[in-house]
Amino acid sequence: METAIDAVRAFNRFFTRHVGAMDARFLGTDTNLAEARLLFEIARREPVAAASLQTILGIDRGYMSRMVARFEARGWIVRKAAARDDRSRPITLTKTGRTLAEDIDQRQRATVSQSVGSLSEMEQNDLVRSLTMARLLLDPTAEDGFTLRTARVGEVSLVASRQSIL
Amino acid sequence: METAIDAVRAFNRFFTRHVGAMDARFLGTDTNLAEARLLFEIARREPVAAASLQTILGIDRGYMSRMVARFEARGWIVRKAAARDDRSRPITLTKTGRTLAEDIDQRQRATVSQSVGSLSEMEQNDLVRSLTMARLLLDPTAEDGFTLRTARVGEVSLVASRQSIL
DNA sequence: TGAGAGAGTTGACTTAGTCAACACAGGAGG
DNA sequence: CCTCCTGTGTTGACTAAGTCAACTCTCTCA
Repeated sequence: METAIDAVRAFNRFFTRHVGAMDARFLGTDTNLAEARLLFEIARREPVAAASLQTILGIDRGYMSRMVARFEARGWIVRKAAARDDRSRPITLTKTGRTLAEDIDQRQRATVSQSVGSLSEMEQNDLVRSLTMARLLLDPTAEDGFTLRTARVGEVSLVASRQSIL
Repeated sequence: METAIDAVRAFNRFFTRHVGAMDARFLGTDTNLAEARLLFEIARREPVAAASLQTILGIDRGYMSRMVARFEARGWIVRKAAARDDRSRPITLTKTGRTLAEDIDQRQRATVSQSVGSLSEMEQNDLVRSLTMARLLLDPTAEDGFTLRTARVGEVSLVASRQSIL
């Protein structure tokens, strides 16, 4: 148990630096990590209400409102009331926004692929397994096609429960 | 390769939320996550120069100077010039500071143990293995008693290279 | 129909973080 | 002994990030 706590904490420290480095990569571009993440979530869920983005990203209402306004001003998104309900105006990407989102997506892939590219295929497999397993163990709400199944003594194996993306 | 990239990115997203949640736990206390981390690094390295804390934590000089001044004002640390060199005044904890550091450390342990405690011992072992392996694979500079050794086809095993903390 | 809930907006504010100019001590070379 | 250079820390001035509460609007439902 103590060991587990230490391992988690060592990892926390490492990963905080890791994320900081990722964020720094956005310096000089016209988005930062938070905005990229928001754009990403919009892209994968559009049309989507600001409120659900708030809960997904854990962002304050006021702050979200301003970010969304900024995105709108830059022409990345539009907001259209759903028929018959004017309380919320779900967000959708414009052509420009979609292009940008794809572009950022590409650049993120490239960045990650740099840190992963130096690993052998075998190591990459282990990395995927490790990260996915850790995530599922730590996040009780995770639900993305995998389950953990106890298969062998002393080991928990990772099993794709629907069609695998692994 | 694509799979690895996706897995890393999914993990990044998950972990960003995870860290955000950790940070929020400090609400209402008299420190935040950044300060706790700084205190932690001081505690494990004292006496330590501000400059090395800067590089360790990736924090700006000016900002570090202010944080340190704050710590000093709160009576958590003192700064004493090393004999014969007045360029830098290494930081050491006061009694109060040490007590606080230990207290925070305890609370962090408790928090982590909550998320880990619901796991079986087997799962905990897997978590430790997963996180440690992921960290070593992603961080080429990690050097904390483990090395990765390719042992079996399709798998990289984790080996303690000195006396194990595992 | 009117109370309430939920979505979003806005102003006022606090905290975090950045940047550049500066001061100051010590080391190295003339 | 001077002077230049380097590294360490400090400070002021700023920008960006994030928080909070008050308010508006629209719809729902008793």
